[in-house]
Amino acid sequence: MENSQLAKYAKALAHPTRIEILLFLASLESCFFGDIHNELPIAKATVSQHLKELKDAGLIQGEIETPKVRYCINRENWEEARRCFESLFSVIGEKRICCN
Amino acid sequence: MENSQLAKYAKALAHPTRIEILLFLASLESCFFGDIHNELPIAKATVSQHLKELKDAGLIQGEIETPKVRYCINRENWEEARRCFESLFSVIGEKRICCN
DNA sequence: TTCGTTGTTCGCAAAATTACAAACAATATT
DNA sequence: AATATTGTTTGTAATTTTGCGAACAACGAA
Repeated sequence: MENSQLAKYAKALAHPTRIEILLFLASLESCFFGDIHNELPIAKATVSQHLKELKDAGLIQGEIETPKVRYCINRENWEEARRCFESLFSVIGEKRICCN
Repeated sequence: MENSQLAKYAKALAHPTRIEILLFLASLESCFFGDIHNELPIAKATVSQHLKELKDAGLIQGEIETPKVRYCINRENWEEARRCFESLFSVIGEKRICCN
């Protein structure tokens, strides 16, 4: 398990707005920047920043459809993230003993 | 799904050192502060801080066994965290369509 | 009482995160 | 060319995170 990779994914998920964005992206086929911005009560610059972080983490991708930008979840990396977390939870979930 | 709760757990996992700590805790029955500190190449003040964050997030618990402090994973909350992430991944993993 | 051991807390500094408005870039449309 | 639309980037400010050494607290042992 790549600790730092997992930490990177966790960091991307460590903000309610970014989770909202991911859930919103998952609920639609069509997902332009403007649609995302409309869902959220924050400035577009901030939305753009959150999208950048999600993109940098690899969880989403965006492609230009001039003059709009279509965003969607990066399924491949999302799967990897899922496996990372699953691995963590299975490693830790299986052990017993200790104090509780 | 509580977005902010999930974000809180994700934040706790958003640092390699904290993941290391969790994995270390999961691998032992006996887990004093000193044992954790020994595993890590960082100052004890920093270790203590990371432990505090994990504790504040509810993922671990610590009890004093004078003069030491025994730490362990909080299984109950850990389970809840697992369910949070599982829910996220299942909500997002199941949708199709979109651009990839 | 005076040490020694074990961790936490405090004070500080550097870096990163979050949020916004304003400026900007790229492309259509008039 | 001038304008409008869509997002990104820049600049700025406030807050949080990360990390450390030093001081501190609690307790047992000498």
